[in-house]
Amino acid sequence: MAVEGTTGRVTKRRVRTRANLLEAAFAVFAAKGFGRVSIEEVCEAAGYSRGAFYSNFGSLDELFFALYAERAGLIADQVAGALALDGPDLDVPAAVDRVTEVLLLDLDWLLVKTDFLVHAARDPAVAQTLLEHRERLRRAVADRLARAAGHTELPVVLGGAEGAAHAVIAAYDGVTTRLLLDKDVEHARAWLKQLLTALLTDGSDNPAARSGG
Amino acid sequence: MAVEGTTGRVTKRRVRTRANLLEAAFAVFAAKGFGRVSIEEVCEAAGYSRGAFYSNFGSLDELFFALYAERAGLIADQVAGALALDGPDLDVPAAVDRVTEVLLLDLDWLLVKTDFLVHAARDPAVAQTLLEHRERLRRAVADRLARAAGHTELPVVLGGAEGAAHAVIAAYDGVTTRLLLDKDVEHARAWLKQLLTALLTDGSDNPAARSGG
DNA sequence: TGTATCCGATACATCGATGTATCCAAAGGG
DNA sequence: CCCTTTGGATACATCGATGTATCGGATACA
Repeated sequence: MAVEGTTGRVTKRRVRTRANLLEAAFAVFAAKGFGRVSIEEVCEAAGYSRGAFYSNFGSLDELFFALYAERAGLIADQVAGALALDGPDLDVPAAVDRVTEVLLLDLDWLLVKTDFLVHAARDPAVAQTLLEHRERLRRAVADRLARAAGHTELPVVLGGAEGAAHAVIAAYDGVTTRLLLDKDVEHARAWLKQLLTALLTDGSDNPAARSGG
Repeated sequence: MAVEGTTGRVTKRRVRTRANLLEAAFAVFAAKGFGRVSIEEVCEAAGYSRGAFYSNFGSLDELFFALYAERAGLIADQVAGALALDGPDLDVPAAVDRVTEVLLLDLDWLLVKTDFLVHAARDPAVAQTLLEHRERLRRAVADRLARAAGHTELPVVLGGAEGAAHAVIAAYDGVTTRLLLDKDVEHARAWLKQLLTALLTDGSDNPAARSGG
């Protein structure tokens, strides 16, 4: 049982096992989808028996949740880093480029993340967690856009930096959906940059337009 | 066996059964998610035995595919209708409103559609079908936008009516993702309209901006 | 209305996944 | 270096889902 009673000991072996299981699970989930993966498969991929699994997790859902939390945290840090990277120069287009690279880096992650979305869509508690994670991301973007106010003005329709940040997330989600189908990461990045440019500029200082397909 | 050999007879009963199975499956899929539904459950919900199922479908995947094709076709028709509705007056904002109502009508459909996306993301053949359906939708939007050229000018960044139509789809997908988590259809509609307005206008003739959360 | 055909129900055999109980090995503390 | 505690392996019992083979009632058509 993966109970959290009184923390008897930390045990180096345990954390290794847990990490291995999570890593293997990521690969298996990405390849086959959460709904089509058995506990057995995860264990086999990780090189453990089911005993190890039940010693670390109570269910496949629990593992999935832990996996999501871990990876989502990493991404959030990377995005925050990419946004904080330029101190006082406040170059929005450059920030857009960097964030785009981070967000559309790993197709496997997008697959797992979408599985998790589907999962969350039917479990309010999970949905809450996912919404909170998204809100952290959005906060970072909104703050960054607010810092840039004056240098680049945002379209009024969106309602300031807060609304614009929502739009950035929506664009990300929209491009992700498409990317899951055509698997063309480079194109998706270009397209996301283009979309964000269209959303975040007032239509005055446009860079060159591309084909957009 | 659900074989399509030589069409022996049509049999009224058969089509009813098939339709009932599809309808029940829709409800069950929406409620529990494709990955967590058994053939048995679908049959029970429809009031049939598993014999009826295997007589009409070869697998749950096959049924799921048929279900998606059917419903997606309906939606596509509705969207095309909403776009064609105004003949020569070419009022883009009004068209945006109508299409938004249609696209964000039924939360259950969005749930099933997202399940299907996840499914397609791991099966190139299915992905192809989904991409084709999306392309039909996009075509309708692009044509409509092209018709409106001159009345409302599009931002150059997006690359004409074609690019703008891509953006419309992306916005729809982005808003859908959020909607799956917060389940607030009314808010999603307002937000999608706002997004589309921001995308499709050049920032000149903005209507009033809203809070955007 | 008779009859050939079709459709769906039932029963059965099988398989895979789950969870648990028990046992052996490996850490870590003294 | 022993010995207690912890972690993971093995074996087992069970359950649910799948697919198929077969049977009886319904349906279409003459």
